Amino acid sequence: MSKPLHRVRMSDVAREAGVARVTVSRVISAPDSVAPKTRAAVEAAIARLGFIPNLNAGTLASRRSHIVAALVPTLSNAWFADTMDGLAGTLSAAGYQLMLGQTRYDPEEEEKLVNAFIGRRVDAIVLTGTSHPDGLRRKLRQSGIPIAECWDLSDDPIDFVVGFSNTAAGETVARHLVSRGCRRLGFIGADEDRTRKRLQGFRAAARSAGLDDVRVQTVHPPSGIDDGRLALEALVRIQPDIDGVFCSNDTLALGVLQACRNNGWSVPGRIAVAGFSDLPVAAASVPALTTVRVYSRSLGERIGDLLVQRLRHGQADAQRIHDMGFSLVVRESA
Amino acid sequence: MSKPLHRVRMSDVAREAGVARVTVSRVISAPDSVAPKTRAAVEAAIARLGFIPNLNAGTLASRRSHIVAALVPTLSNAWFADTMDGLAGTLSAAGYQLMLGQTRYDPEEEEKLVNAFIGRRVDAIVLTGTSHPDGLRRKLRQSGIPIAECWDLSDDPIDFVVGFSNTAAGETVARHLVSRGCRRLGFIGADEDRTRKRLQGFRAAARSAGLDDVRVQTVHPPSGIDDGRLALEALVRIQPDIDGVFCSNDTLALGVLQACRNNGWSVPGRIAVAGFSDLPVAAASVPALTTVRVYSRSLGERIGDLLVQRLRHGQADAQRIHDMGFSLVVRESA
DNA sequence: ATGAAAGCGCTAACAT
DNA sequence: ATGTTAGCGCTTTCAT
Repeated sequence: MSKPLHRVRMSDVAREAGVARVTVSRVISAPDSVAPKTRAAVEAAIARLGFIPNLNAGTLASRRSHIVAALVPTLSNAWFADTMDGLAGTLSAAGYQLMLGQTRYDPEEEEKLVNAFIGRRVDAIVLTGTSHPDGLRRKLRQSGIPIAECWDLSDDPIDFVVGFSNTAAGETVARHLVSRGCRRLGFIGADEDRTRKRLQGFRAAARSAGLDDVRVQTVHPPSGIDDGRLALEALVRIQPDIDGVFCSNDTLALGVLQACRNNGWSVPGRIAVAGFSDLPVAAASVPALTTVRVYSRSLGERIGDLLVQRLRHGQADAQRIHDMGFSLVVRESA
Repeated sequence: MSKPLHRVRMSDVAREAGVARVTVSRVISAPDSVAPKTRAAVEAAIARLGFIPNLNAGTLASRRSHIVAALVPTLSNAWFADTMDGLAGTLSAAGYQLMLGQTRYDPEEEEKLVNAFIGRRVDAIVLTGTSHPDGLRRKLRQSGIPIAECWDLSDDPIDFVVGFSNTAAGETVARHLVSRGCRRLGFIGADEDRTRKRLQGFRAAARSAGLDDVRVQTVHPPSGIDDGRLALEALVRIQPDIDGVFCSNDTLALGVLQACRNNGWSVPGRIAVAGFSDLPVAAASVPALTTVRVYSRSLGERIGDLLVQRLRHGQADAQRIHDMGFSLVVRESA
């Protein structure tokens, strides 16, 4: 206990226990391969000296870091945070650490982070979305490590994808609003890949139902309640008789509800409002929010399971596309 | 470009550029110390080969990992996620990576994670809260690396603390409720350190205002809207004439508002409700929620700044206690 | 079941 | 401004 913690090396433990360094190494990473008596002696020495193995040295020698890196646009959106929470839980249970990077919706930042992560020789990388610059896709493929993409689907994932169809979700919402009698639809969302796909589906379904084209109001990510409120006001200025709005996330939708309240508009009487992601508050808002439920936490857990399986058994699983689906949760607002 | 990315080593670049390995190393970590011509040649070689330096080897040799580890109870609470978001932003701008661990409010998990992080030789560790087992405190002090604690204050931080007084926040809320005419107070929160401190302050201020003791309803973390709703119902069963409730977080408070709505109780007429942390939804709820604003993101940013400063310049800053304060945001609900 | 030798890929310290 | 030498602390591989 005399040396500072991180100056105790494996050789110190070996000397203390009267064995060779490898034996200490084995006690730590494959205890069953060591005789019980030897093991006990080594474990005692480890405890006595307070030895904490230097995992960087281990990583260097073994080429396995036991780190999984994940890239999200931002943590301050509950939906990604939930996915990361699920992922971290699964990984940690399997002895892996999560390293996190925030891209702030910026592809350059994404590329920088990927380099940093490859530099650390992370064992796998988790990406948000399925649209990435070609160069990045190539680099990731070449890296040879498992790459998970999430929160969307793709015909041609870099490696494998766990998500749901944003386009189909948009269609579902449009059909629902139409079935509720809406004729003049609006859309509020950021100019960002997954949002664009939701809009694309929304717009397509609206068209095929014979409606006029959807009015779109773009906001800047990360989009919050205030953005939603302001966006609705802007939308109403352009198209005063709008009667249904799809918001690309629940937070925006809460802002829209607030704006409607301010205007004295009844929801869904005067205007129907739908959100996306089914945050817990969606059920508690007034009126309760109709929204698309996606399984944020399960997404993370599933990715974790798939990664751990692959990292442990090395098999390149056949299935590359994992569609976790979504569901429309119809409440009061639409 | 023929070898897989991570099998290009620094010596390959050195050979390609016709220099020694150190020179390549310098081009990467101290470009100004290399002649422009040499630098250009090396940079070209790096690009040509797609070299991505192995940071584990670097860490091993230099004993600096450029990783900061942070421990939070969970990411699926917006307040901690915001702190992490702020921290990650500041760190990343300074060339540091954030490694994240979730304790799920479990001290054993916390200890395990600290070991894992020390094993990686992270450059600093950020902890949530200021109550940690003695053994852990000692181990962290011994580690010699900067340790930040946050989301609370302490007279005797392990190293330094950036937060606010949970006790004072509780007092402030109690005094406010009393000034609004509440006489029979309730408290809803999890059995967890920071929450207990809020309760402690709340209870003390209620007593010194001459009120009966506070009715407490405990919930399990991570506490959500439903927990809040159920907790209010339980509280009302015990003390039907309760007229003011302080919830240890805004999410619980939203549940309480929901329960009041269900019961047909006017807020704040029949019962006043206050929350904690000032989530964006607090301003948008009906009625708008009176709550304690804490500067979650700033907390993270400040920690990042302090850490970077120390890691760069090595000075053990004099100030160990950084009180970022809080403020009572009075809206409609209380 | 245990050990000896040989790296893993980089940076520090000291030349020149 | 650039190079040489000697590790950093562990795991691998191959013996025994």
